[in-house]
Amino acid sequence: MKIVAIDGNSILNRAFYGVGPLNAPDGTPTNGLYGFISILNKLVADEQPDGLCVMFDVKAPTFRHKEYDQYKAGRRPMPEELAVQFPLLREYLSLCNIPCFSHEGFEADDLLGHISHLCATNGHQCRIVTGDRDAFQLITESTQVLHISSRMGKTETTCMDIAAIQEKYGLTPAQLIDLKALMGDASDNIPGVPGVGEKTALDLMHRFGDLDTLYQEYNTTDLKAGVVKKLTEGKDSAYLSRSLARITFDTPLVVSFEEIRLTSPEAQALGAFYDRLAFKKLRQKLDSVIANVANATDINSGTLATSENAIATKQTFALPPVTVVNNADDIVALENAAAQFSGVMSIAMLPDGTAVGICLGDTVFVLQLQQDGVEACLSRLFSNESPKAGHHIKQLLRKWRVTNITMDTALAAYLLNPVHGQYYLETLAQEELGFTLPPMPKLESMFGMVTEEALQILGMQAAVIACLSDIYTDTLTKASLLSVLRDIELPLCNVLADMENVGFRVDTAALSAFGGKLSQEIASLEATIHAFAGHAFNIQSPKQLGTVLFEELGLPTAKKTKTGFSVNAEVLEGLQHDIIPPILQYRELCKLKSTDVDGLLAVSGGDGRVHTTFQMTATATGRLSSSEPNLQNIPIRRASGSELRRMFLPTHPDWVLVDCDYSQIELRVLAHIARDTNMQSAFRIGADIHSITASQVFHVPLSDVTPQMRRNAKAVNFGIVFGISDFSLAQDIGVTRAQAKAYIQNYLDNFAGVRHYMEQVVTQAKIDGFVTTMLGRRRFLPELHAANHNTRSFGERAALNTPIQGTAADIIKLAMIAVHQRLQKEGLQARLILQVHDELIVECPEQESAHVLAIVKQEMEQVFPLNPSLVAEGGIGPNWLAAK
DNA sequence: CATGTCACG
DNA sequence: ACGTACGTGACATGC
Repeated sequence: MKIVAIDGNSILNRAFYGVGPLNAPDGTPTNGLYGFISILNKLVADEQPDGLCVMFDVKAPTFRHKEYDQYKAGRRPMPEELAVQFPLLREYLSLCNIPCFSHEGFEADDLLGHISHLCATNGHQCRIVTGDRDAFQLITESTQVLHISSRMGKTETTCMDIAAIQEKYGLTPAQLIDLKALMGDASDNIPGVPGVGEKTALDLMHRFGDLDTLYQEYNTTDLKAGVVKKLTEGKDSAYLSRSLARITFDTPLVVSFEEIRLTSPEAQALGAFYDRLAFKKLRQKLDSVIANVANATDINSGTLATSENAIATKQTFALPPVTVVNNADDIVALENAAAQFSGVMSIAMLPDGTAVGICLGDTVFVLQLQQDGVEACLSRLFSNESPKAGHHIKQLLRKWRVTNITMDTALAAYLLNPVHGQYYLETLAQEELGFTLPPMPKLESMFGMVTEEALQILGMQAAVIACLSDIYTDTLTKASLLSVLRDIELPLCNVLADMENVGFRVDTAALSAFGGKLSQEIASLEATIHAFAGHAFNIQSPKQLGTVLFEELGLPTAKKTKTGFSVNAEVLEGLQHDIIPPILQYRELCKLKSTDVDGLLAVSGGDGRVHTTFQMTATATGRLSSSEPNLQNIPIRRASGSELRRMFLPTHPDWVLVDCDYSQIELRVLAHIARDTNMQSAFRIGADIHSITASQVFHVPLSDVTPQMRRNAKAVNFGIVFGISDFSLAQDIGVTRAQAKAYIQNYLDNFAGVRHYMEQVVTQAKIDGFVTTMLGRRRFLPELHAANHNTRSFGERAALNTPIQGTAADIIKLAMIAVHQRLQKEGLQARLILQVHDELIVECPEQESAHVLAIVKQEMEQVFPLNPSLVAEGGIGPNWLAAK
């Protein structure tokens, strides 16, 4: 048998801090319970255990408190919001027929130890599920710990076995007890040996193996005097700590394997429970399970699958009938159905665009383009009055004009949680509908033929989109995100589809020539570097380069990475040797050659143009990203790189590029959001903002601001937007940490509104669990409740930065929509071809250019009123470099 | 497939 | 005691 035993307190605790706010209709917090259920369902699906039980702590003091009255002293009391979820969890587990155990005088850990021991003596496999590392000591050949952690808001499960412990600590599981006896545990208030931390404790354990040997031998070795003293004074504490840290197997608990055997939940009562707590998704899933149980009994002659989740993944979706359009009559039938249909027309398309699935309520049609009459039919349908939904609808828009789009399920899922990164229809169907959508077979394996299977799946996709469309309209409305979808993202799809289709012309001949020149320079630099080293080696390999620099040439090492010494540009610049400058240049040129020159040539089609793809669901803040090729990171800062920009050209010889970028949009947004009157008036003066900042924080007249002062002020301005730390600022501008701290203090004294904003936004984010931009886009920040200091700090910086970066992203998206519309309305040939976060690039005939620049500038500045107002500046030129 | 490095805003 | 700014994508190396 395989038994899974869960540490109920630990997992509910993890779930509570890992899941954003969630409440039952009566206000009872339910986030922890919801997270617990998610973890449990995943666990059952992944592990497929035969038996399952949950262990809880009891409030009463344990044998450890009797031994040491300070045990777990100083712990913050459990928040009320969490405490009320324990009875709910027990109720849930009871409805699922999952037994719970607890025993006065013992902790959940001890009960877990007990069951793992019981499993071992009966020849069963045991999996302990906990978020607590203390349980690692229980690991044996037959017991593994599934460690649940949350990183960046995602729960991760790591299976720890003997080998994993060896790798992580270099110790056996049993040795972890003595390790803790030495280093203690702040969270349990186990003292350990005062003054001995993790490093020293690990070192001692590696040398002596266990506590007893250590105390027998430590006086006779060459340990540092300080450590010996600490060990002597801390001996009693160490032994006390060991007995506190050791999990006992010896609890008077009686468990039979029969009673923990996994069975079906009490479906009816569980459904009512979900309704009471408004767990809609779980309720839907349960309903489909119940529907399926009837089928399952037929097939399996009464043998039911065990958990909710296990059954749910086996059920079949109630799919509307799919008609694969074969002839003119089918097309007529489709057009008639569409004419009578008043709901949302849901559209799915194969990646190569050769077939389309259309869901009209309870019927689905699938059409292949090669068939007569289909193109014309689709063209009519897509441009009719009906509201329409799709998934990544921009792909459809690259091929078709589509009117009245009201939903894109990928964009909806992204807006609801923009940190996921991947929004596959299959995943959404599983999560939202409990429906397993079969994956679309790869097109290349289909030899250009569309198989019947692919067509059926395409029809299913359209049906899934229809169902998700309803759900998301509702969910987005509740999260106040529907307007972000309808007013920003959906209109932007049209703009981006046009931009991608137009592409950007590149001078491929000049690019090739440039590549050749680079190759020559690279070869010459390579020879120089190898001569300095005395032998040939791969300069691109950080490992080999490290060996040459730090071992063979004996240069001083500065920073380490996980795998060796860091050899990045920053480190290299700090080294004094003639080999260094050529290495830096070699790197720069290689990067340029492989990523940009070769990369661009590789993706430029026969038309001498590159067609980037804008990713609308890639960033946590609402920005776009660009890929294949990424045109948002084409070099500009160095001379060698900006050469490249000369090779980006307008489509026709008598056309030009118009380039317009926002001036300091993020700082302006900050000044606005923070309502910092001082910063607002600084912008109103209209002079250079960094100089004004310098003048104010260094208390000198504007005319006396030195370039150095301006540079530092600029760094602080940037730092503020990112969520500054004195350490990083110090490193950035090369002053001491104390000085950096003083700069920041001074800055925030001067810009009181900014200080207030920084405090307020983090506080509010901790309450809400998310931050929003001015236009309502949101980002959840579960990191804010992380126990880990670094993770939490990251959350705080993201809470500061996201409203600023995200608002700027919203604004330029609105500007793109406005510019696109205006250019069309005025009947100009000008067209948008690129966006680089705060910059728009348009190409147009030379005669139009002055007017076009004026239009673009005006639309960018006036699309969103801000105090201080937005300012955009632009240029016109025969290539990208000249236009900027 | 993870890691290091480096390009951009 | 820790580790250090926000947000991306592409490439080369090496397991």
